[in-house]
Amino acid sequence: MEQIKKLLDSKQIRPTVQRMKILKCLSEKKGHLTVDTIYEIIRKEIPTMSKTTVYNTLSSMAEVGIVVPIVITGKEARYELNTVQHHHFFCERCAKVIDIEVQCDHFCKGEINGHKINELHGYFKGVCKNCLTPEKGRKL
Amino acid sequence: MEQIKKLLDSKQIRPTVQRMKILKCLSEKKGHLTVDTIYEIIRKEIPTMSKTTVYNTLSSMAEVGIVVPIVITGKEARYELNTVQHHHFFCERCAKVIDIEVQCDHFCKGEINGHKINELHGYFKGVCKNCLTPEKGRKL
DNA sequence: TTATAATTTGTAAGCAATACAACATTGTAA
DNA sequence: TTACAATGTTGTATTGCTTACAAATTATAA
Ligand SMILES: [Mn+2]
Ligand SMILES: [Mn+2]
Ligand SMILES: [Zn+2]
Ligand SMILES: [Zn+2]
Repeated sequence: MEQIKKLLDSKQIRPTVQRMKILKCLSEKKGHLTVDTIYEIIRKEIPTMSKTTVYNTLSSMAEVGIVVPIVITGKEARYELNTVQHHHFFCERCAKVIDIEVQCDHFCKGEINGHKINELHGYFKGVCKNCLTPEKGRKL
Repeated sequence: MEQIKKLLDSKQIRPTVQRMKILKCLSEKKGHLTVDTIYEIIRKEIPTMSKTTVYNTLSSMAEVGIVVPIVITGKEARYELNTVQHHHFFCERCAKVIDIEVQCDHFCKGEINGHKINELHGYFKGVCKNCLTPEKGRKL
């Protein structure tokens, strides 16, 4: 919580209640949250919370690199705190997003075929371990 | 053109005029086309063409693996013919999508951390070679 | 040809995301 | 403290991509 405030200070973003809550969500729930999920969680504590604020906050946070948007399905964006580079696994059955630690050579380069790289995104689609197990799976 | 018909036959999809045109678009323009782009191109020849048909066709083609949807921006999907595995580079300045040949170890595996892999997607975001060159760039 | 199935079309509806202006809060300077 | 500007939040309207659905058209089979 104090961490979050420091994070915002470092980027010269005023730590408002709404912004803090949004980041707290991402840090506690360990990311990959949709805007609506964040909105619904916070609304329980702050009934006046506006979804627009969630959108605005995440946009500005993404611009300064505090959070990163994850676009996989094309339906809705997800967000997570910007930590170390990693890939994602999207389960086509339960729609869960799972972190995949993977060292990709192209990370460091910063350039490929003459094109300047700012971001790198990698993700797999398939069926997650949990959904593969007959006893435990069949969540959907 | 005859190639395309064979492709559809192999998947037992009837090669209608609309379906052929859509695939011809993707093969001639070398992919990465939005639904709307395809729709506008074909509409010049077939004024009655429906955008719904473009959506329906691309969806069913994607299901059988003839085309693959490319989701990068979260705004609109793009499509390309399913060829060899490759990554993409998205230029944040001119919005162009460029093929990147890259051999990723995780292709073949078919599995990672116990999760079954069906698809792999990788893309870079940044500024393309063309937009980097001052004389030639500044397209936007 | 006639019946039946598959495909296409046009419109309505869904829904994430953005635009925008009113309202509220905070910071700054008298 | 008060006044005022700057910043942040909220609610609603609007946009734009995508899907749902039923009518119309076309292809296939009898
Ligand atoms: Mn992650
Ligand atoms: Mn490509
Ligand atoms: Zn799963
Ligand atoms: Zn470019």
